[in-house]
Formats: sequence, structure tokens, C-alpha cells
Amino acid sequence: MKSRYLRAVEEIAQQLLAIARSQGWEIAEDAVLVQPPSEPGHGDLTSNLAFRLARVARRPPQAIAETLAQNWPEHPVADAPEVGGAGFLNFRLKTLWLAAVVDEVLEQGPQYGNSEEGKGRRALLEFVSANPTGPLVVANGRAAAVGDTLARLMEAAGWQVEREYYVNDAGNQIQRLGQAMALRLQELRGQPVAVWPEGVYPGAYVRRLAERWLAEGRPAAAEVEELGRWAAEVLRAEQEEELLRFGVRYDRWFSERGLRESGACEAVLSQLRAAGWLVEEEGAQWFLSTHWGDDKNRVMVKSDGSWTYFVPDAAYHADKLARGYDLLIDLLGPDHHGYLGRLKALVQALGYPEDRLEVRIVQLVRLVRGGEPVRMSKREGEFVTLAELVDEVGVDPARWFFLERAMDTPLDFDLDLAQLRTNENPVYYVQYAAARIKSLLRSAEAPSQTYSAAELVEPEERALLLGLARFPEVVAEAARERAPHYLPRFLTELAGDFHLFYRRHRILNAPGTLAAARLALARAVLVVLERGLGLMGISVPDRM
RNA sequence: GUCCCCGUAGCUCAGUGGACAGAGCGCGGGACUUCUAAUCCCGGCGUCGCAGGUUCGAAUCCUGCCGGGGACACCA
Repeated sequence: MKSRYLRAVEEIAQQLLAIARSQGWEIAEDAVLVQPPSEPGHGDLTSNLAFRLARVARRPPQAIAETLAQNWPEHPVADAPEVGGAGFLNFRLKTLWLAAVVDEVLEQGPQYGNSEEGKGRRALLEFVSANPTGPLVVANGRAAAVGDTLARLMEAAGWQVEREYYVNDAGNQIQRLGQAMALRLQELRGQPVAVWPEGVYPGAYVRRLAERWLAEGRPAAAEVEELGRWAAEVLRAEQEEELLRFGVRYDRWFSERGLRESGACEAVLSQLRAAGWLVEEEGAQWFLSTHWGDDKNRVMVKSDGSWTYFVPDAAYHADKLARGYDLLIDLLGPDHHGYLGRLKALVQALGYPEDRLEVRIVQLVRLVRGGEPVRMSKREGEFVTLAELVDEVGVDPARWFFLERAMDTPLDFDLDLAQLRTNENPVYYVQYAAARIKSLLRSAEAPSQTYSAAELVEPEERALLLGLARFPEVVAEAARERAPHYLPRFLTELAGDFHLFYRRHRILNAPGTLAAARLALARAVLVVLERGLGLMGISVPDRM
């Protein structure tokens, strides 16, 4: 079902078009723009139609706007618009029409905000996919929050979404993890390692794994490969556990090892070769990705016969493509930026439309404490893990701050701000609004069933009604534009509108049936706050 | 050198074709005998990096330049 807000937009646009036609002004339907005003004071909805008609009508926008306004008939959605600026039409929605949103929200409950935009199409969302060679770090946390909320948003917008984690549990890095294990075991036997080899994971967590290896009664001298495989699985399981604590659950953990063992790598190579996109040159085999716009061709089989990392990755994507989703989304870290071209090329070389795969870059996270960036060095094995961050600030603030910025812009995460329990911290500001409403509901007598939402005419009440009406469209847009950061913005505004309403007006002991109407409004606001925070994976406390 | 992201209020950032450019924080004042003051109200804060161009209209689109960050392996 279409949102009330969207219906208002369409009905006003239709009515405007009809008036224009009656004046003999023809214009393409999609040229009519009805949208929220850039600032309050310009009504609830505004239209620029007069500007668009200026050329056709050969009259100034102001005069056209006057004509359109004067011919506005009695209409259930809005009164005749006011003409503002140089020809904007500012509409005020009818209270009766707007107030009906309260019942709509209360009837739909936790479903309110859903739309059919996705039309049941299937999407596969792959995110985080960190190597199982260490704990998840803060940047992985951002990808986790963004990916998970994007999945929830798309589900709300009518998509079927699967969440997948690609586990790089084979290859070189697992070899190095095995070496690190072997060295730590050597240390535990009392033989210090003089020089730690380049590229072998220096992190102290490997020592913990080595100790566990011994504690579980395994031999101190073991094959590097076996050590690597064992450690990778332990670390992967720990990552899964940490993500669950962070509120992120995957539908599938896809193993690179399994992929390699299935022969998928050979298969994708021969498929590309057969199609003529993989050719031999200077002893190596090159993927002709430049044909599809990549910067340069890419080696897949090195001159020594071994594969580059791109081979299993190509096999993985071929697998995902073959599974028949309508859309694949990869959330990658900024270090994979250079990867985008060859992935897009691969999709097309395998015979799929270019837009079947959508690659999004989730930008870096910089932790800031006391106004200074926290030093992190992966090289030294010193980095802040997701677990440490969550221990310090909690899941709710962590998710909020990760989701607050557009995913493709670098994020400064203010550790001090995230821990403040005051109005400076937007998480609590929104949660507090919800807690206040819950408190209100606890104090309320059994709600009288009869009220008229048309009594809600105060400006503070209208602001809330408008917010409620807009919510489904906010969700749909956030899903469509892959922009989870619309949620915290919207919720902060709605919470602010509620706090203001609450300070200015009595609810429970308002006169007559107004009390019931206001209580219903408050309940509807709570429904939307809960849904919005739920989409962000943030809790809604009963008391604060 | 090529590619990507960013440059908007003191700070952190919204806003990608519409009205005199917005929010939060910070700063200064004020509001609880009444449903949660983790709240609310009032106040100042701008060469939208620079220069051209397109448009009735540009922070937004195009071109060039400047500044910051990142990516550009027969590594993974």
C-alpha cells in the first residue's frame, strides 16, 4: 500500500495538472514536482509547477501560480495553496486528512513503514567479509552496521534480502596465520623468536590461540597448514559471535576453501577462456577487463602457474550470479576501490548485465578521543577491535554513530561523545523520547476508545502527524538510495518534535476527548520510533 | 601520473536544480508545586575551496584549478 504521504503528493500533482490542462497548458506529467518545502513556514508540501509552465504559458511564474491557486477546488487532501516566493505553491494538508495517519500507524503497528517498492525481488548483500586472521576491527563494525541496516531497510521496502559473509579461509593469508601459530608455539616452548618475519601476523591474539591449541591437548609441533586452518576457523567463529553481539546475523557463511575444492576456480577460468576474455601473454593469463572499461587488464594465472587472488573472487562472483538473484550488492572497504573495475568487467564477461552487481565502498573510520585521532597501526598489530569499541561505548551508540554518516564518506567516531549520557548524545535523545512515551502509557488509565484525531490542530501536533506520514517514504528512499543515514536524521527530528510537544501540552489530563487523541498520537509516535530504531538495530529502553 | 571520496557556521555534518543555505554541538541567557529536565525556549554564528560556463533559477550540473584523504601488484 502506498504511504499516505505519497498519496498526498500524487493527488496534489494530479489536481494541479488538471487545472493546468483546463487552462490549456500542457506539460509532461513527470515534470510536476511536489515535494516537502526546503524550510518550515512554506507549508507542508510545495510545488514548482508554475516555473515549469512559464515557457508553455508564456506568462511569468507568479501569474501562473495565482491562476492555479484560484482554480483549486474543494479537495480532501489540501486547501487552496498560497503563492510564495516568485511562484511557489505552498500547500497545507487538511487536518482531518492528515490526522487519519494516527489510525493508520496504530493499525499497522510494527509493519508501518513497509512498502512494496522492491516488488519481492531477491537481493544478495555481502558485507564485512574480513579475513579470518584476526579479530574484527572498528572499520568492520561500520560495514556490519551499514550492511545490516541496509538489509533491513530493503526488506522493509519489499525486497527479499540474504546476508552473506565471504570467508577467505584459504590461500596465502591462512598460510601466514599458520606460520604465526607455529612461531607462537615455538615461543611457548621457551624458544623466543628473534626476528618476526615480514607479513606474518604479529598480533598478540595468536599467542592466545596457540595457548588454546596446547590446552586442548594438541601437539606442539604441527603442520603450518593445519595450524592455519584451525586458527582461521576459531577466529571466524569468534567473528560470528562478535557480530551476533552487535546484532548482525548472516544467512550464509560462504567458504573460499569450499569454493576452491569444488573446482569453481577452474570452471570460471575455462569459461572466460572459452569466451575469449582470458588470453595468454608473457607467460601469464590475462583477463581482458579493459574491454569493459577497467583501467588495465588483470592477471589471473601468474607465469609460475599459480592463481592471483582474483581467481577465487571471480569464481565466488560467478557462483553468486548463477544463483539467480535480481541484484548483488558488495560492500567493500576503501582499500578495495581498485577492485571495482575488474568486478564490473567480470559480471559482463560472464554474460550478465552490468547493473546486476552493485559495489559500494564503505569508507574509513577514524576514532577520536579528546579531540585527537587514536593511533592505529595494523602493521604493528595495534588496532582497536570492534569488541573493544562495543565494550567501551555499547552497541546502541556504536551502531548509531556508524549509521549517522553516508557510507561513502569517511567517519570520525567521537569516543567521548558516544559515551555521554546527556542531550549531546543523539542516541539517548531519541531513546529518551521513546522512554517518555512508554512512561506515559504506564501512567495512562485504560485508554478511552473514542477520540477524534481531528482535534489535533496545534502546530506541535501537526508536526508530529506530518512526521508520521512521511516515515514510509523515508524508509523507501533510504532503501532505494542505499542511504541508511536518512534514519538517524529522521528519528532525531521526530524525537525533537515529540519533546517539544510534550513540554508544551498536557496529554493525560487534557480536556475531554483531547486526552485520548493526544495519547493515540503519542502511541503512534512510539510505534514509529520503535520501528526506526529497530531498523538501525538499536534498542528501545522502557525507562531511562 | 590515473581513478575515487571530501572541501558548507568555531566544531561535526545535512542539503546534489528551486524560496533569504539548514541541524546538532559549542557559546550566552531563560523555563520544572503538574504525565521522565537524558527535556524545552530565546539569541549571534556563512567569500557553500577558487575561477569560468549551462539555466528563469547553481552549494547542487559542466570545465579548469587549489587543498585534504584514499586507491592504483604476476600481494591478499
